[in-house]
Amino acid sequence: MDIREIARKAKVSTATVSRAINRVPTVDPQLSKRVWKVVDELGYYPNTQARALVLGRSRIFGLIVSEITNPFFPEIVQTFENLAVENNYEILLTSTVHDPKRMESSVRRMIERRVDGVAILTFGMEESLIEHLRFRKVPLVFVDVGPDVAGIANIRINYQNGIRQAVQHLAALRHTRIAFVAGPLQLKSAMARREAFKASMTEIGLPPDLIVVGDHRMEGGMQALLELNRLSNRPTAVLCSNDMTAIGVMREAYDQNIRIPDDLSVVGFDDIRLAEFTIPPLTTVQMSQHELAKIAFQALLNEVACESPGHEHHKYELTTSLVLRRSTALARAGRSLTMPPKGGRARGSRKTPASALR
Amino acid sequence: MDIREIARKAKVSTATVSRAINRVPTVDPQLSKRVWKVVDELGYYPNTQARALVLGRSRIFGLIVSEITNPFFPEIVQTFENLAVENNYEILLTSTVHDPKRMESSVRRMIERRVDGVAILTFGMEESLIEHLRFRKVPLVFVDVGPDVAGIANIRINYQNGIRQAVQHLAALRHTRIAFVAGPLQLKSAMARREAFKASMTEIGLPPDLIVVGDHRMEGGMQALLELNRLSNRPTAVLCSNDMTAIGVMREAYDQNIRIPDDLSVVGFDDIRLAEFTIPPLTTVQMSQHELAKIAFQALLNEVACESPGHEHHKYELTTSLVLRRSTALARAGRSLTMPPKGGRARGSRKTPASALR
DNA sequence: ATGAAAGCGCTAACAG
DNA sequence: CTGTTAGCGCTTTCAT
Repeated sequence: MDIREIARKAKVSTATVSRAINRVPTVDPQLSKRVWKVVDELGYYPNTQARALVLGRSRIFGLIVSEITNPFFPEIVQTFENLAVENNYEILLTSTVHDPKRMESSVRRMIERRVDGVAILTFGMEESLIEHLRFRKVPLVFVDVGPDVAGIANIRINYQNGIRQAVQHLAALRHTRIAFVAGPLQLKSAMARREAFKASMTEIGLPPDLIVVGDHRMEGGMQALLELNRLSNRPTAVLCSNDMTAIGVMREAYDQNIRIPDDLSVVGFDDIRLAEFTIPPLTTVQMSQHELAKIAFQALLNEVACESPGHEHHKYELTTSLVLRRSTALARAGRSLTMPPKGGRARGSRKTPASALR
Repeated sequence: MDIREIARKAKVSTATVSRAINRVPTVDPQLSKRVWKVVDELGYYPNTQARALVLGRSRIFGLIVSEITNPFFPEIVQTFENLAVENNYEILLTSTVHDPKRMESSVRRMIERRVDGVAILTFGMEESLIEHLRFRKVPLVFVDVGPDVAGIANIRINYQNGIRQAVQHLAALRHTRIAFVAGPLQLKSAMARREAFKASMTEIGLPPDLIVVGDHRMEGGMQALLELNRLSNRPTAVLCSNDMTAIGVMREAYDQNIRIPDDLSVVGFDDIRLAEFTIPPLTTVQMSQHELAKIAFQALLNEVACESPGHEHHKYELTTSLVLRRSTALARAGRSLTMPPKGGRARGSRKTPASALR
């Protein structure tokens, strides 16, 4: 079933069918109605491939994320998809799993499908691949880590803001030994977070020396706490490069009977939905997934609309800020991290969490 | 840049370029090399749209899930995507968020893009939409809930197996007041789980009367425990229709100082990755996301390969089974759910979890 | 306002 | 083994 069949049954030309379907205003209402009637009766759906071929625009956006299984991303994908359907776009999703081969094949596939633009939320990617895209003038939107050239929109993230708040919150709670569990350092975003931590600590005269590196996954968080506990000078608070890491830290703490927040304060980063449901609920730095997705999509839309005339303000920014929940508390003076409580206490009598300070 | 340009520069016909690119064996190695050289030099990527148009096959599969933000699905999407790239397929993802409008638009878009098949993992969908797909002879794969007709593959899930194990595990731990937090009952999968629970309880002579309905999300789990606690005859164990619900239940328990598993045993369903990292780690019924995705993809591949000759065994099955972790324990004789422990105890001295029985 | 026809980039007969 | 050519289904001039 194709446009010709519709034309035949409606006794008009294919051009008219095309016009009617695309709601070209000049077409006679009579004819238009006739066409639509046949279309509905036969259940005709135009072939997007053919349309894309002639139009030269596919109405497909590529979306590259680093790991769809990291709860940070599904929210983004959902928002992105919502916007896509609203705007009659399709989205081609790739979860690279940090695999360079995967990134490469993903870029190739997107070029082959002639996407109208791609949003790269992978926080780190080969220059050469980007070159491929740029070479074909595919509009690009980066988070954090795009080259600073025309035709590429960059969404800068203000990590410093949220991380400073987190550090100062901890310091206000009288923590002085504050550790940081970093993410994989080849990720620019992880690097940026670590630097923000260092700066924030230095700023208030605390040595940023308790840094251990994780992998932005729960396993890495568990491992990290293990390492931290081997230190002679154990931290009383730990700030994590993302929420998954924090969940791992809390899980390991549970295994070791380290109570949170009583014995150890922990702060995450990202504010994934789950953060509200961890035990205890996680104090974390919010980086709105919804906002991020919205900005990324809008940026893409702008890029494709602009079509390269006077380049608009291809700069976007997202800020971060601390959200207080119940995983932080006042540092206990002179208390060693893993020493069991003198007289055991039921959970019911746990110390007031810092959130009571709000 | 198109195939003609390559042909010109390689001094061959477009047909030869096409053959070389598609590795037709009959083409002269000399020419082939010449073609590939030009292709690589110019960075030529064939236009998939045009190819799809003439081939009549898009090499795109649709994947419809109910909520990408439910951690059950990202794993499936990842596996599905892995298989897709391996087999040179693209995937068009839709997360319906249980919105009928969304399902409809998603089906429309998939038809317009001429997908080669679609996997519906949404556990419940309008008949009429399915009819649209069937009408166009789009190969379909369902989980749970497909009509039993030719051209539609069904993946049946054996809920009974895992749920029976869960119920019997709880019963063996001397629980007699076992509650069930169901999912949204318009979902066939949620319905099936509830029925399996009822059957399993009845089987061992326990009344399946403590049933409350949630929404398969964490909020619903919290709400459910609240309801359960209003009952005069409170449960000592609760089986949840999915893991997110269980996480909600545990979170509410935390708020109410109900200790898990000491005061309340909880069992989930799905075995999402997170289940290993909850506090305490969640005993749950496993329904392998990886297997499910593999089966679904393979089924799709079969359907499109078959092309409707002697219909193969378009039946697939996935079984479920209990995995023991630390969220269940022996029922305490005659203990009321929320009564605080007589002499408070530190977490360190908590009761041996059921997992020690393994 | 409508129709005839060219062409988007590719593949596959068919002919040589 | 290679080239010529006719479409795949659609949009869009260009006439009418």
